[in-house]
Amino acid sequence: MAMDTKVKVNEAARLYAALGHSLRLQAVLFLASQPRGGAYVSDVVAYLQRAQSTVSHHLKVLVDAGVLATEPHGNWGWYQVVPTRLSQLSEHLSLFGTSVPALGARMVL
Amino acid sequence: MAMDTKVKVNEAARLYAALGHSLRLQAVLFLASQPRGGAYVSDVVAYLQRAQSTVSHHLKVLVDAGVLATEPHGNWGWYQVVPTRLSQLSEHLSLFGTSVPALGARMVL
DNA sequence: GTGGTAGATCGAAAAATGTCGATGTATAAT
DNA sequence: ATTATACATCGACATTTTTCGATCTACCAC
Repeated sequence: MAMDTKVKVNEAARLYAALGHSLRLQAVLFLASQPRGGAYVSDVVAYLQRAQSTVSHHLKVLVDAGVLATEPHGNWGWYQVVPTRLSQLSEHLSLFGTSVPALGARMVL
Repeated sequence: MAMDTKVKVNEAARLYAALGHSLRLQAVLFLASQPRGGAYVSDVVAYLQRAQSTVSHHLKVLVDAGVLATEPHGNWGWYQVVPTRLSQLSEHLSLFGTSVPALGARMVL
């Protein structure tokens, strides 16, 4: 395997690993299903029912993997899915019988 | 989120987690690129250059996640990719610049 | 300014995962 | 039957990940 290919494999493994935790996958699905296209940390905390520091940690993992983008809105931390990064996910989501509402619109390219 | 949906999320997270390790992702790509459609454990050991027990462990993780199927061939353990499980992967593989040879044939449906 | 709030970061403890050598098990060859 | 081979499983240790409470930082309201 070529050297630069191995780099890409490592990066891909990191992407998969980021999604390979139940809480993080739930967070991504939650954010992707938001009508406004994203949500604040506190919303995710309420949804996942975990300590705020725990949620912040998981969101950071997702941002580092390029799955999420974040941007400060005053005092609130706004998080949203990076669509290009999720075009890889879109195929897979058909696995879930009931599709996530409002997901298709932004995810299909 | 519905109860049974959460079950599916957990299962999906397990699938992602299985692919979320460099060695395991390399193993999957290696097996998928085999002209014969699969390989023996010893081949994977030679490819990954890790202890046999380590490779066996990772292959087991992939089998448990449904990514690989295994079947004893006499004394040898034959492993191959489960195509349906990888139709989810196919989109993603476009991420790797150079495509894996012989992969398209079996993976595109 | 002061005080309050949202969230990031730190530090520590618990849990899960990765790794290997050693051993076990089954098949194949002689 | 004995021996050799391929692989799975076990046991132990090292590393990484997960989780939380506590603290720190930045912004906002007053």
